[in-house]
Amino acid sequence: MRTAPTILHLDMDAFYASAEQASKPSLRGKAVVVGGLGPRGVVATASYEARVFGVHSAMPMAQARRLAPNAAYLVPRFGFYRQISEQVMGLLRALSPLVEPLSLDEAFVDLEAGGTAWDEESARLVGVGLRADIRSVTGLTGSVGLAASKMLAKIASEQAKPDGLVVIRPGTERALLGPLPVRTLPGVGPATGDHLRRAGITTVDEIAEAGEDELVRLLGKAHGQGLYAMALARDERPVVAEREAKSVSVEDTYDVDIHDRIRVGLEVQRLADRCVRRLRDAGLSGRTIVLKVRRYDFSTLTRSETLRGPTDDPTVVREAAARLLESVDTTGGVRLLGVGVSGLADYTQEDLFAQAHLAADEAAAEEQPEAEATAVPAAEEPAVPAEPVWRAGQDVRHTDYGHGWVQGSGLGKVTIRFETPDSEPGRVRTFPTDDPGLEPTDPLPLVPRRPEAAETRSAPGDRGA
DNA sequence: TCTGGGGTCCTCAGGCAC
DNA sequence: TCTGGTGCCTGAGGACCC
Repeated sequence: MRTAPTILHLDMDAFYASAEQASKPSLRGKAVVVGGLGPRGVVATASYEARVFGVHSAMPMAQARRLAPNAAYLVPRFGFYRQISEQVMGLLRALSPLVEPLSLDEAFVDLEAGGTAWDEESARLVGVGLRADIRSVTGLTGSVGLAASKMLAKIASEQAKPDGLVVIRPGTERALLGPLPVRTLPGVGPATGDHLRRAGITTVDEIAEAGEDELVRLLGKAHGQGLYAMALARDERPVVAEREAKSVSVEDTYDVDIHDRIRVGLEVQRLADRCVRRLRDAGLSGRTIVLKVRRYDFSTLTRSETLRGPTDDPTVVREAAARLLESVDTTGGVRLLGVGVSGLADYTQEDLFAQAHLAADEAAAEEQPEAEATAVPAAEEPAVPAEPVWRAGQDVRHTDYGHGWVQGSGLGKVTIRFETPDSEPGRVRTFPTDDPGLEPTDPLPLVPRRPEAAETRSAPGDRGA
C-alpha cells in the first residue's frame, strides 16, 4: 500500500442530466430526468433538483413521473455524452499514462505513475487544478477523491459530491471506514447487504470484527476474503489503463411481452445480427454464443453454446442462437431477449463456407439500416409507414428559427424550444411532425471557444478532509 | 412500484481426462 | 481393470457496477 494519497478518482456530477442542463439553458436549475421513456424505462440519471423529489438512478420511469410530474424527461444522447467524456479523459491522460475509465463519467488516475503528484499537497493541487480545467473545458462539475488506494479514492469522491474534493490521509482510513454502512464497500449490493444484516453485521467495523473465516463462511471464498481485506482498508488493486473486453452483447426489452413464437425467433435473429455488427466493429470474434430470455414474470434464463473456434460470422451466430432458443419455453410471453458472444479473440479461424456468405450478409445488413436507432417498437403492433421520429431532448435545426431541441411530440405535432448552450432560455414553437423546415442536427459544444474561458479557474467546494 | 443495457466476476454442478 | 482425487472446461445462474 502506498503512503501518499496519489490515486485519484473522478466522478462527474449527475453527468447525463448536467450535460443536458448545460446544453439547454431553459433546464438549468430545474428537475431533469434522463432515461428510457417507454412504459418499461428506468432512470439513468436524475439532476440534483430531481433528486429532491426522491427520484434516483435505476428507478422505474413511471415511479419517477409520479414523484416529479413537472420534471423534464429526456432520452439519453450517448454520442453527445461520449464527446464530453473524451474531453474529460483527455485532461486525465495529461496527468498520467495510467488512467482507468470505469464508464463515461468515472475514472481512476495513478498520479504517482504520471509523476504529477508524490505527496498529499501535490495531489491536492492536481485535484484542484483538474476540477477547474473540467469546468472550463466542458462547463460541467466533477467530484474528486484522493487516497492511497482505489477503494478509498472512490469513497472519497462519493463524500465529495457534488462539486467537491476530499482527500483521505493515509493512516486515517480505518477510523474513517469503521462506522460506515457495509453498503459503502464496493461489491456489497442489496443481496450481500441483506445477508450481512441477517448475520448482525451492518457496519464496516463489524465486518472487521467478524473475522475472515466468518465472512468466507457467509459469502464464499473470493467475496469473503475480498470484503474482509476492504474492511481493513487493504486494497492493492493497481490502476489498469487497458482492459480488454471479455464479451459483447445486445439486448432489448419490449414495450409489450411477445407471445408469438415466430416473432420471438425473428427478434433473436435481429439481435444476433446486431451483436455480430458490434463484434466486427471491435475487430473481435468469439467462441461462446449466449441467448438471454427474460420471461413475463421477470424470471431470467440464459442458454449458451461453445463452438470449436471463434467466429464473427452472422450466419453461425444466428444459427447457434436459434438452436439455443429451441430449448427455452416461452409460453406466457417474453419481455426481454438478448444475444451475446464471449470467449473473445482478436482473430477468426478461417471458415471458407462462412467467408462465402459474408458479402451477402453485409449487403443484406445495409438494406436494413440501424433498426435499433429508434425506440423499441411495441410488440405485436402492425408496422406503420415511416414518418419522422422526434425524441425528447433531440437536437434539431429549423430553417427559419435556428437551433433547438425537441420538448415533446405526439398527435402529428412536435414542440421545439429554440435555444443554444450560450443563449438565454429560448421560446417554444409547435410544428407538424413532417414540417419540411425541420431536421435533426448535431449537438453544439457546451463551451464556445472564448479567450476568457481559461481565466475563470477557481475551486469552489474544495473541502478536503 | 415493477423493475434498462452493457458489462464483470463468482459459485456450483456435471462431464471428462489423467 | 476399477476407483478416487484433482483439475479443467462448460453451462447456468446470481450479484454487482455504472
